[in-house]
Amino acid sequence: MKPTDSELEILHVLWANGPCTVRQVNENLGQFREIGYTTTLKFMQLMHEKGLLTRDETARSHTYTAAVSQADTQQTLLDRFVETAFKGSASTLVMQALGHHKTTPDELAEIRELLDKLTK
Amino acid sequence: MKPTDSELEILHVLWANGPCTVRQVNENLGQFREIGYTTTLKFMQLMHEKGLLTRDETARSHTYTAAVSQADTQQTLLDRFVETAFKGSASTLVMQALGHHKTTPDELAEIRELLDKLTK
DNA sequence: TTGTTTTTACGAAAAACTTCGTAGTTATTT
DNA sequence: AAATAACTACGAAGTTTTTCGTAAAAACAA
Repeated sequence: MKPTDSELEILHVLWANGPCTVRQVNENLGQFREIGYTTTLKFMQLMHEKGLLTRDETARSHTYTAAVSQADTQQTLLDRFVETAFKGSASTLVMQALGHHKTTPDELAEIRELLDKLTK
Repeated sequence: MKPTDSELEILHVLWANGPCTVRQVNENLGQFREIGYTTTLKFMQLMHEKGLLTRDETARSHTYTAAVSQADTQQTLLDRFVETAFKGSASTLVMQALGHHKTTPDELAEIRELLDKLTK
């Protein structure tokens, strides 16, 4: 249950747009980089085998749906990332993320709220 | 400048312990998992070629040193990770990290301080 | 109905990453 | 001095991930 970078790209399309055909996903990805139709197809077939996607085969063009939630997947990836890149120190990661990425005042407020909840 | 997982393991050893021989690194890694001496050697040679490590060859056992700083490397990895896993939303990542990882009150305080600085 | 397009399935090549064996050299031990 | 151990260099095999070409089937158009 640890999608590769390419699989993640596809999951993002499905999370954002809901169920899609291979063509729809491929056209979406095509906006950002070169990628052949059969390449996308193959990925989605593999992801289906792995259980990352479900598919509806009633129509000739199959429709695929993400079988894993965005939050769960991101959590899994994050856990792994904190381990490998930050040796388990989530707070160091948070500090670096806040320090070097543009975050809107709204987002900062939201984070502070969570912080309050955690502190009490 | 984007170390793989294995390369990162080695960098962590060098960041924590300073310059090391292959044997020292190998023994360190060996505490956590099976890994052959020549495997570690090969990695460190490759990393040296890539410019990730420097080495001192005056002694027979060469001594290797990290050529990239921990902060810079983590920043690079983090940028990449925010992109691929969180579609660029650093605040979502921060929220998830704070929500699911144990963070000590001290660390929370430190984060709050940074938050204050960013807000004003 | 015949040819063109769309789609799936399959296989396999290409690329990136991981792992280790072997050979040769230098040091150490007996 | 001879055997043993430690170390580097090299090559290559094993894995995982990415990429696509080709063939066959289904839908569509002329």
